[in-house]
Amino acid sequence: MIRMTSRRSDALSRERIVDATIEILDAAGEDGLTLRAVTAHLATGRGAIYHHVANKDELLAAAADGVLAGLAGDGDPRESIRALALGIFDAIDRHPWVGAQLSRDPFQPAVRRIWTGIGASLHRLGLTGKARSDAGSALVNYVLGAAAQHASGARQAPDDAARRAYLDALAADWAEQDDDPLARESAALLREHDDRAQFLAGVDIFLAGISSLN
Amino acid sequence: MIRMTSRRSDALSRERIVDATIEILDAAGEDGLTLRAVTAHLATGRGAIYHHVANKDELLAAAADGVLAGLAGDGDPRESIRALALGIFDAIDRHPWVGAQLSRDPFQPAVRRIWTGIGASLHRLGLTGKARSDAGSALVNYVLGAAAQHASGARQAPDDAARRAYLDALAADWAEQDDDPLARESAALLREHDDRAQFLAGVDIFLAGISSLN
DNA sequence: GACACGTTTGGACCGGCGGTCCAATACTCG
DNA sequence: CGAGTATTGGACCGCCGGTCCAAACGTGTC
Repeated sequence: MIRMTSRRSDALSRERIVDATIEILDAAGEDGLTLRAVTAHLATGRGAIYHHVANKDELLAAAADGVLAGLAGDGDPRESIRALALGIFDAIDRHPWVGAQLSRDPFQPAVRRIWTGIGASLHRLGLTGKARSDAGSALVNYVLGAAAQHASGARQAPDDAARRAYLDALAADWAEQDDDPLARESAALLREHDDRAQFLAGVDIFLAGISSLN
Repeated sequence: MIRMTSRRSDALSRERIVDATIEILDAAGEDGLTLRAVTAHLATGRGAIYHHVANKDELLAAAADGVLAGLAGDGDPRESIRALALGIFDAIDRHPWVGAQLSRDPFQPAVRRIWTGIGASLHRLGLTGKARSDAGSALVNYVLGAAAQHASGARQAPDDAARRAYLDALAADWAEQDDDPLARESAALLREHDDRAQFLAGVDIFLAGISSLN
């Protein structure tokens, strides 16, 4: 007879371990996640968790999938793509470590979740064949790229000082191309932009490109 | 008097260290890069390199910037954007570790190089103000996202077996949406696609989106 | 009710990592 | 040629992920 139930009342479980992992990542960031911290948080020994999780990579992938679990979108396909993309962006804003994790492995559950959601919306848009896989690839890669950049930006420059210095330098690079005041203006805009709005503008550029190629 | 020359004939230099780093990364991948490996490759002790490089992160950033150093594009702006994007893609194909590195920190020199190049082309396309920074952000994020996914895909599934299994599963997800044979076809296409061509198709979707919004 | 047996636990242990430190070295300049 | 300094390289530190196994624990049996 196969026994599925635990043999202890205070049993560890994969779910409890993943929840603890998410808490630690949120509190201490990716560098703060150590298996020692996880086991300490669970008040157990380090050998115990290897009965439930293969290694640290699997733990990270499971945590990322947990954070993105609730995402979905119905109704108008364009709106549903926007909603999905914003859902990912906001989740990463709350849990910046997810941004880096999504770039780490294209074959992990969380990334597959994104592909599936975007693929379904594109299908409802009427795309098939190469057009659908090209459009899906473009959108998924844009979303994942923007997510990773936004997340690591937030991690690297939580204070605005370094961020402003960098954007000033970039603005100078751009302005150097010529002396057009308009060029300087667009460079200066980089300093003031709202990441979330800019992210959505990017989604709209891709949606417009998909429509015009169709 | 300020002494700029080295005091030894066989002097270590930042350039020699970065070159050794690139060689090790190409040969052994990101996990194979240890400061111990670098110093062994240079036949020196581990303390020596800290006079030339602050830490491992700086070494990685310098290595990535070295690989992307030669990129540029003149002439027709659209062609120059395609050439720049393909140049990045091909560089990452040769040096997969660059893909992950670019996602790690938006403020590193290599990423700024990409921003500058794309910004210049968009300027020649006649974009200014918000349109230019939105378009730049979208394109940079797409390129970096695709680069990271392509690179880690190559790293995770160098044999085709796991890759095909994953794409089959994704195809099943997509096909599940309905029983349309066309839907199945587009899912099946995922299995056979050429990453490089699909990457370029994404750039073209973006360029079409820019034109139609303009 | 007790006992035997498979499952789960947790802490000791391992090799290897990034980074620091400082005596010894190898050079340049006066 | 000697003084003084920039550079070197190996010992050392604390910490990491992962392995291992004796002890603790529940369950099912008799």
